[in-house]
Amino acid sequence: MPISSVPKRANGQKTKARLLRTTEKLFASKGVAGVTMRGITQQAKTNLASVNYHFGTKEAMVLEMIKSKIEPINAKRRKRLAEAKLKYPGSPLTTDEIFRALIRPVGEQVEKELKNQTGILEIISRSFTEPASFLEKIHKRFFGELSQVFMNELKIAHPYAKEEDLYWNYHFAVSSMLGALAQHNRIRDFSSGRCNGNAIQEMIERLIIFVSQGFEAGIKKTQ
Amino acid sequence: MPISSVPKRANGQKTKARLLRTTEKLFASKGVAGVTMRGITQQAKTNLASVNYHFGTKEAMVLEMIKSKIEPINAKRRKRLAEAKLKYPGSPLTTDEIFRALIRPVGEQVEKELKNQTGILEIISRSFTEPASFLEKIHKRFFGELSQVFMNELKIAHPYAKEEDLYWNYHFAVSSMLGALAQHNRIRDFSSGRCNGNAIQEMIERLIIFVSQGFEAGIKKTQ
DNA sequence: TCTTTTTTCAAACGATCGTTTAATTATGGT
DNA sequence: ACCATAATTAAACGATCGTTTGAAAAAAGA
Repeated sequence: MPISSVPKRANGQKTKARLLRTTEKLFASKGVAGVTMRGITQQAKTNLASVNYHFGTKEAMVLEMIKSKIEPINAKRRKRLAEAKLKYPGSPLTTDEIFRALIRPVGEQVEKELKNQTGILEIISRSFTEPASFLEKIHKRFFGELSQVFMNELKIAHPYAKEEDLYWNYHFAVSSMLGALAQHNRIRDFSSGRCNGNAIQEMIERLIIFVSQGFEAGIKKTQ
Repeated sequence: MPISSVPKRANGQKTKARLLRTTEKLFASKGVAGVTMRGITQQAKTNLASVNYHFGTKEAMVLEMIKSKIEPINAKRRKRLAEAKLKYPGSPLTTDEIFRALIRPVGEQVEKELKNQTGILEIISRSFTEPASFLEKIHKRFFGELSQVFMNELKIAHPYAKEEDLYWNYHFAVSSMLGALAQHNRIRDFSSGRCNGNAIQEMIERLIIFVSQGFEAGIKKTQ
């Protein structure tokens, strides 16, 4: 059973891709629980057993879908960080340059997906509202080493700050980013229509300011 | 079937309370999905049907449990806000005074529960990792009007700020608070043990600074 | 073409879930 | 003590879930 081997036939790949796309749509609108084997295979016009054939388990399929959405963003994050460092070689980055590299790629991905019905934002939202064990897998798999890279950069940018302060406030910054993105569609109701959660670019730029200044205030205690 | 009527017998109240306490423990450790009728009634040493008898549905029981945990905190929040206003009558509150009233009561509740195995922090965490429909119910029911109260205070404190800015950054502040509280146990791993997610008071005070300064930076654009 | 491998398919499996029913027991008011 | 009501109980119901099976169909290599 070539579940994890590289398929060599064409048709198998097509239904596999079709399953991933359908998973994305269903996950975005209803989360893991909403992704039922029967619902997915029906919408993807394939057989119930094809999910287990191509992915092993349902969870593996969902994780692969999430991976395909997040990894390009993470690659862009690293690239932006590297580019920013190249601009003024030798001198440390500013706080908001670092968080721009972390947050903007999300916004750009959202803009790219504007024509689609679903996108990364819904994936992030739904990922937040999942059983803890699932959420933990996502975090360790897709945020683990990336966080270390950004933490290192923050350490360089604030050489005299206490490590403890840096960790705490980076944790706040990431929690804020994820929380705000996950709940982006709540602001419309809450503000009685005054603010629009779909004005993504505006939200992203505001978020960068909020997070950067919160971060700096948190480490300024010492020094 | 007096499902929603006021019970008049003593024993019924006891199993009802026992069910609520057991729901709290199970929900805190495994979320709504982990709260199974059979698991709960077994641990509460009562019959499977007693949940439906006393609460109507499982979800109604969980929501009542959450209500019993959050409403005391919300009451304290209002009280603190009122007390702060009394201190310097006529003059507006500072940003961090407002957010102190919003955030500190959570920390104090956590401290009160230190002896228990579970508490409000786990409830909040688990509430975040729930199906969106459930999360929405919680938000509208327990955060709706409270948010309006705090928004009003922020408007008074920043009379020249654009309403739009206030809404956006309050939204960020609340998302940050909930996100940080929900993920409080992730910081230990992430910081390789340097920071302790259970040092609640420290986290709360740091969070107030982070959120207040992020908020102020976000509305300072105008003016 | 024949053979081998990959892919699809219908059907069933075993488990778990929340809810309902109907009978029984316990309780409190009169 | 009687009786209406509140509370508990065992058992079944109906639905849905992810996974497995074994055979048929499709595709690729020889």
